[in-house]
Amino acid sequence: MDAALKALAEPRRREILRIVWNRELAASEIASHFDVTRSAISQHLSVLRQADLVAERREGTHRYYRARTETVAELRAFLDDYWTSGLGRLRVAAEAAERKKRGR
Amino acid sequence: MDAALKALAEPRRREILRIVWNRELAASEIASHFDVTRSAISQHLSVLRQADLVAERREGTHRYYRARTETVAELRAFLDDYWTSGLGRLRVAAEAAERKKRGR
DNA sequence: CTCTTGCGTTAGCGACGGCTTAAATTTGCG
DNA sequence: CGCAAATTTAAGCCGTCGCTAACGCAAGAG
Repeated sequence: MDAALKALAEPRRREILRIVWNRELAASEIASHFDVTRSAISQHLSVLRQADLVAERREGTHRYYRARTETVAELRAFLDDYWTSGLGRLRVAAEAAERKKRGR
Repeated sequence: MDAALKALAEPRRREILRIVWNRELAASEIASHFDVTRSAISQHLSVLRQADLVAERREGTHRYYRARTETVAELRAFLDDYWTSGLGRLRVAAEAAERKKRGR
């Protein structure tokens, strides 16, 4: 989840994700949408893949990418529950107490 | 929205936001939850404020902060609609055509 | 008005991130 | 095998980021 948020913090990666949201495209096809090098796009794809935001399918020399919409759904759930959850609040309180206990 | 995502990409800022999610706290009280300098927390608060993720209320020498839950709600809506919206897809296609047209 | 308290702000440092260029890797083809 | 195509990986540049230390500033206390 940490990786997904960090990945989406970059505008270009969001754009890439949107491009492959409902269709599968090869790396070079994705790169053709931008004015940066294919290498740069490849690195962005690597980040997106490590965050499970895209899936990669290899076919010959091509590598096709598509968005993993489930991960974005999980992120949505995270935004829904993370702060509002009672467990989360309890954990925060516990950590604060712990920190106070061991001096500061 | 860009600023909000970027702000939330930092774990410590998420923690801060969670701490002031349902209660209003002064800057120093927030800082006491962490092992970093108050200056660092102040800077984080500044980022959160510029992203409209927290609201600031001044009272004497104190500055109280609380989370602006509506902004997180907006972010949720963004995650819901941004990629799946037909308008978004059309825009992407238009941009691609435009780029192809003016060479590259 | 001075002193203290509570925070913000600035300068500077080390780490990280995105980009480019160049080299490496993988796959297909003759 | 030898070569070309698609893409990743490596090295290096430069801007940004989070942090600390030091200073600056507003507001109450005396």
